Order: sequence, then C-alpha cells, then structure tokens
Amino acid sequence: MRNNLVIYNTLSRKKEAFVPLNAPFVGMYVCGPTVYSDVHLGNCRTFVSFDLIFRYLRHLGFKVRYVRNITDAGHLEGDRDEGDDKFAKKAKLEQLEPMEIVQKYTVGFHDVLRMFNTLPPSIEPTATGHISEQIEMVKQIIANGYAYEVNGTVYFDVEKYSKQYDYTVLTNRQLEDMLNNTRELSGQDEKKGRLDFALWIRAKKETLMKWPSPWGLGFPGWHIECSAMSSKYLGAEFDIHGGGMDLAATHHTNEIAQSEACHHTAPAKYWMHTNMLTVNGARMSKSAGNGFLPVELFTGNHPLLNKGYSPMAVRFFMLQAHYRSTLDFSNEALEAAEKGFRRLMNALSLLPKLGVSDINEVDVDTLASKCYAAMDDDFNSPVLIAELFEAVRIINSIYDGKTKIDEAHLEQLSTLVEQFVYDILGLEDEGEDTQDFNKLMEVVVALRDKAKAEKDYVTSDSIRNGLQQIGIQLKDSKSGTIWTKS
RNA sequence: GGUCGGAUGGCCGAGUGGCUAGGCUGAGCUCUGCAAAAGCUCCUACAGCGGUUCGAAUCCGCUUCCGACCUCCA
Repeated sequence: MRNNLVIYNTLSRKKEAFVPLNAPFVGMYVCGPTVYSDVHLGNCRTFVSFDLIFRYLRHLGFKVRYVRNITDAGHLEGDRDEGDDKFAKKAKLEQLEPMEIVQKYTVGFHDVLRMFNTLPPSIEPTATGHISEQIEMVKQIIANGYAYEVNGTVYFDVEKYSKQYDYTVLTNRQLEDMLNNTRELSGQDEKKGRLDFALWIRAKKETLMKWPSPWGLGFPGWHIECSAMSSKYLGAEFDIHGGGMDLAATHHTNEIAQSEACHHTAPAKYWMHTNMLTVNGARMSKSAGNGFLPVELFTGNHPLLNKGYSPMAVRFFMLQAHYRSTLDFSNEALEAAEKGFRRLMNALSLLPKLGVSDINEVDVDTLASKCYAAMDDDFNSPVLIAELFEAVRIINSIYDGKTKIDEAHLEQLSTLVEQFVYDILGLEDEGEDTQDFNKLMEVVVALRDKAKAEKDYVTSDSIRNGLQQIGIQLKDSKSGTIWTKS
C-alpha cells in the first residue's frame, strides 16, 4: 500500500505524515448532526468533506471504520445545563413524541446525504442507543476523580483536570483567559468552576426524555455521547476525529477532557476540522437564519437563489474549495461550478468513444502522480480538480484527433480519471441515461446525420432545435455527433 | 476584550521564497453547411506601508479591513 498522505492536525497546527495506529486499519469518528431540524447546506459541506476523506483513505487501501453519530438526545438549548433539550422543545412545538422528531429529521438527513452521493458510514450510532455506555463512562470519570455530583447532576471538574492535562490543546487558549472571558450565566450555582460542564443532567418533572442512572432520573450531556461511542467502536485511542470547526473550542475540547479523564489517554491522534460555508461572508448557521435547505437549493426556491442547482453541481462546487478554507456561497460561483462540472462529465462520457493509435503522445504517469500528490497533500481536492481538467483537455484533444494515444495508455487514462472522479471525488453523472433513452437518441441522431448528408438542413436543424427545446444539445464533430442533456 | 484565521486577476478559488494552478466570464482565431462543443491565443493578480533577501504575492513587523470561536450550530 502506498501512503504519502499528509494531514493537517489541529492539535499541532501543522501538516503531519499520516501514520495509522494499526495499519491497514483506520478508525475515524466524525461528529454527526443533531437531528432536531433539517440539515442545511453548511452541515452538508462537512459531511461531503469527510466523505472525500473516507473515500480517499479507502482508495489508498486502508480498512476504514468510519463512525458518525446521530445526536438524538441531550443537546440542550444554550449552555445552562438545565431545561429541556432541543428535541423535547421541538416535540412540544410540533406536538409530537421526541422520537418522532428524531425519526423525521434522521430520515431527512439520510435522504439529503444520499442525493449528495456520500457513502454511508460504517457505523452510525445514536446517543439514545448508548445511554448505559455513557453512564458507565460518567461513573468511571467520577471514580477517577474528575467529576462530581450535585443534586442529581454530574459536572466535569475542569480545574482539577487542567492541573494534570492541557484542557486547551485544541484551541491554544490560556485557561485564565477563558475563565475571565466566560460570560456570567445563570444556573451555575451548583458548579464548582465556571468552565465545568455537565456530564449527566438531572431530569425535571416535565422532562420528556429521561433515563434512570446512579444519580437519579436524568439525561446525558451533549459531549459525553461522542466520547462513549467513539471509545466503544474505535477504542480509547483511534486515528482520526473530525467535525466542523465550530465544534473545536467547546465540544471537542470537552470530549478530549472526558476521554483522558476516563481512559488516561488522548482519544484521537489526528483532529481534523472542516471550515464553514459562508453566505455574503458570514457563516451559514441555523440561528442566523441565513441557511439554505438542500431542497431549496435544488429547486431554486429561495430569495437568494437565481435558479436551482443539482446536487452533483453543488458537490462539485464544494470540492473546488479546500475543506479547511471557508467557502462563500453565491449564484455566480455556483453557476461557474455547474458549467465546469458539466464540462468534466462530458469529457468522461467521451472516454469509451476514443480511438486508439499505434503511437502514444499522452504521459499518463505524470498526470497520475500529480493527482495523487494533490490528494496526499491534506486532501487537496481543488488541486486535484485542476489536474483533472488537464485530463479533460487531453481527452477532448484525442477525440478531436489532435492527440494520439495507444491502447494501453488509454486504458490507464480511463481508469485513472474514472477512479478519481467517481470513486474519490464521489461525482456521478446525473443524466436520465437509461438504456432505452440512449437507443432512442441513437436513432434520432442517425436520422439527422442522414438528413445532413443529403444537405437537407431544414430537417437536420429542426431535429436539433426540437431537441434543444427539451434540453438536449447536439454537437457535431469529425468523429460524429454526440449529445448532452442539461 | 481574549484566541485563532483570512485579505489573490471581472467572479470563484489553489499555491508558493525564483519555473508565476484550475474553473467560470470576456475578446480573437481554428474547426464547422450553420450552430453548439472542442482546441489555441489574449486580459497575469496576490489589501496597504516598511524590513530581510541576489530575488517575496510567498518570510518578518506594523496598519487597515473581514471572519470564526469564546453562547446552541457542521
């Protein structure tokens, strides 16, 4: 197995050679969605980014166990460690069972990710399915002396923890600054330290989702689920932990603290954080109300959208930016991506139609090594795409008869391009190209070619114009006529 | 206020101490019955001001502006 992969690690703020703990196995945990509302496009970007990472690791030959959780309990509104969680709140609003909320948005989440052609994770555990694991973990943290119980709620003791461990490894902040800058919040009387956070929260009478525990009826804190589930399925120490950048400062910081306090070992070797999708320079977020629902994007039914964009065009748009850069949304940028995507896919559709020659003028090896070099450099999909457009130029040139390629190199080129576009970037052609439809088009094109050969341009142009009106473009070339559907 | 990250050509976006991505757009050309597509060519940028250097957009400093996190959010 070849491995020249370099990954940017948030812990060191540097790119590091990727050395798995137990090659060829790789354990990767990614924080999934909290399923109390529709996923928006910004959420999708993170999961598309990790899909790319998952796909490339697999392509390199690693046996990846990709765990992505579903948060379906214990995620409170605000940081007050009290009151109802997001699900209960929404459930009351919609007059549904909390688990109906969870089901509804979990299904929606899966539907959307399927449209974006993301591969399902190896394991997709839920918080409510791992209550006992979370309770066990809290018990262990208490036993190790890093948590304390007050009136049925268990808090993590950040001050004690930070005497032995670095609580701010991920954020590089000074603990004193954090203490001084944390806002005065209500409901903190029970806590010993203002940075302490809840591992387990006492239920009130009206709390809908609650479970028995050694500390009475309650529910888990938000952070503990990821620690419990990652260690259950990937071990106390695993290779990659990922999530959106917005999770680093709080959620991931607390995850590391919990895991170290429980297992005396840092959970993940590499921490990867994907950057935000922005709209007019500001982060797309649920609370800011500037988010697009994927369905709005696909249909164009949103005030900020000029038209609809297909899921694959959007995926391509996302992959044209590096995962650690912010990506700014705009109609112009999306339209440019859409056109570029079509050009790429059109070139791919020419591959089976290319003619071979006895001589070869195409250096596929160099192209291949450039593609791998791009992805090996911290999954640099924009550079990879730039290299693939070089392949597009070559393919078009061969099709036009201006460049010659022999059979072996054509085979190599086809495999290379198809692997990178379909398997690694996860793009797919989205035409309704059924067998029958293709055959039908062959007949139509043959009729038009006959008319053209007879210089009956009235007929040939009326065929072309008719097809144009239903979104099918005919393109004549020396090698024959090809068609594309927009 | 603290911490961190940005500022790249008409737009989007990579990258990097010298060889100066890519996509989209615009102009011209080739091909073509005409289109379309494709190919070729052109428009060559790195916020500002200093410094280091033979050489900086890339390193350092300052300034301006923007964003993220520090409150739930991928």
